[in-house]
Amino acid sequence: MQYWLMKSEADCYSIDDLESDKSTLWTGVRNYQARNFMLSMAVGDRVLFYHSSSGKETGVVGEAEVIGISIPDPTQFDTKSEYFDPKATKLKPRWYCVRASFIRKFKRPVYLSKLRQNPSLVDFGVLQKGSRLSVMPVSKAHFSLILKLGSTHEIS
DNA sequence: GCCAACGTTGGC
DNA sequence: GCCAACGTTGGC
Repeated sequence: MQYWLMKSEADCYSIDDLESDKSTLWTGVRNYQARNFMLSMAVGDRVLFYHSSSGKETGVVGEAEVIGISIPDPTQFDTKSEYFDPKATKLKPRWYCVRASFIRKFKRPVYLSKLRQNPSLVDFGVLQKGSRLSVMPVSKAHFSLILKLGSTHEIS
């Protein structure tokens, strides 16, 4: 089993949206490296759900699970979508998406500031300078630690 | 809204 | 294949 982190802007698609939807196609990834990571996902892989660019809520907010491997991202063919890609064709799709299902929303989000405070997370991908990847692998140790941080009631 | 740190595009 | 210009991400 592999572990991942996937980012979404809370205004765009939040952990609450995923909870009410139960599962979602993770569309809109338009970065080759992120796409390649999605292509290597398998059913059962675990995902940290990260809210980016959302002010005080920036951080890991919950956990999801991959329940469907990559398929061509339908939004690349949709001329009305903001993710439409004129260079993509049905025969040669450029972008792919997995299906992820809701597992849990953290009692308390693990904010960026909190992540940075933890010495064990110095090499955590999200904390690397200039990291803009919206999909990235996470080590099992980091994944477990963040789940633990997310299930405490401690005030940070 | 600013801006650093990227990634992508396209002319050559 | 180089690289300048441009676009995007995302923390602040």
